Amino acid sequence: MNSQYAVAVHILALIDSSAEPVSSEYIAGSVGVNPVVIRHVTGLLRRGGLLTTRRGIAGAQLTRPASEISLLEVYRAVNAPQSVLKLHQHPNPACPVGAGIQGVLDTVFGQAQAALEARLAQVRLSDIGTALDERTELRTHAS
Amino acid sequence: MNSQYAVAVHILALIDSSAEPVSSEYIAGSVGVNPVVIRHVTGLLRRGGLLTTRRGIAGAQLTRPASEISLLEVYRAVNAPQSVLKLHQHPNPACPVGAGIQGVLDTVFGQAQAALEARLAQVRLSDIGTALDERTELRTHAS
DNA sequence: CCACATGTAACTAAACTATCTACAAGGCAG
DNA sequence: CTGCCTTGTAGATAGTTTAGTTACATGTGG
Repeated sequence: MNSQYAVAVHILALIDSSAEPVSSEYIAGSVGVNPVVIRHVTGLLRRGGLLTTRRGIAGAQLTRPASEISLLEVYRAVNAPQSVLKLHQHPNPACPVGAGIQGVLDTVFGQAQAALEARLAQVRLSDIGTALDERTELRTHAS
Repeated sequence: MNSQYAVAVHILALIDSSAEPVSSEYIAGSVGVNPVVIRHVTGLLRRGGLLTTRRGIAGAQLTRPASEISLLEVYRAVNAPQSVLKLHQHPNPACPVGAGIQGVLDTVFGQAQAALEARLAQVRLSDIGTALDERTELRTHAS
């Protein structure tokens, strides 16, 4: 269950929506995981150039406005360049199908992966913020 | 590493390309996994209406020509309706972001999943067979 | 009856995630 | 400078998932 991506978007949305600096401890409370997991994912996002942090100082900061960060960038920062569709490991090279299936599937899976990533590229972090605001509105009026 | 989908496509390609009936044992040899795994995946494909098998008789058969089977159908038969992108489990409902993030991510992940599936829908099992033939050609001429 | 094939269940082993503890490195207020 | 807070990481551990394996019921055909 690779939920690191969901956690990463949650973290970024939280930083974006909060005026106050947010510590990894606070973020952990909102995400519902251990602070160490937060710090690990923030590390990936930092290496991906999406946020900056400083040792000893609470509060990560986005390197760009939320409207200039796409969910694809977040995806790439968190997930190594691995595909969501996995190949099997030991096809038999002595069989015509086994010998070629890896290459064929690699092509097809690559196309599917590209389609997924293209869709993620169309969503910006600011869109997440907008959607969250709308949901908060609805909930407030409903109750 | 959920490679069941790759295994499923391999199985179907093998059945499609073989004139002789293929046993689960033989398929296992080509795929490189245990025969029980083959029989398990074959069971999923059977429930998905893609092939028929009979107890005691070797050789599964496609229910339709390979040109009428899309890789999306294979995907749906093997993977429960679950998304490749996973949500995190315990966001804090007391936090505005935590309360709404699941719904927002569910929408976005659903769109990405739909894009991926739409791409898979464009590929037919017969395309896999064609691609395999081309690769076999190349390899034969090369060596 | 018997050899062989599929259909499943159950147990085991391996791999992956997340948790937790621990500690180094750095900032800040006193 | 000292104490307390923060982030950055490195292990060790537990829970979950996936594949491997054994075992056996079910069914076919000679």
